Amino acid sequence: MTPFAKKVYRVVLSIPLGQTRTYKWVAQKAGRKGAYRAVGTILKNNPFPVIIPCHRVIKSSNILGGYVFGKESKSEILDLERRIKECLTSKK
DNA sequence: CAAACTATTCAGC
DNA sequence: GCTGAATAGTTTG
Repeated sequence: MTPFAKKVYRVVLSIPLGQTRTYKWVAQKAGRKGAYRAVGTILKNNPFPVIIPCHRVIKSSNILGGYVFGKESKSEILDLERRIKECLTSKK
């Protein structure tokens, strides 16, 4: 586990539901502005992919990157999280 | 420590 | 829009 990885995880975990963030964004938040590739490398080598919502991390603001379950699944997951967010925001 | 790899991004055509 | 090059960190030897 590297210090930079920790930062990356923290940032990724800080991403709200239904929201997507880019590798560049995460890298910048982690302290390494231009380390977008390092972020991807870490996420793919991350020890606990389950606790890391890597599906919220994408290439660009509209283009999904790679994912263990498949990039196509990301879109579905994001849509699902979107509903969860509505459920949480909904006073009910 | 150095080399190779990568789930990326930018520039050029 | 696609191809090629560059950057930055992780992992392996």
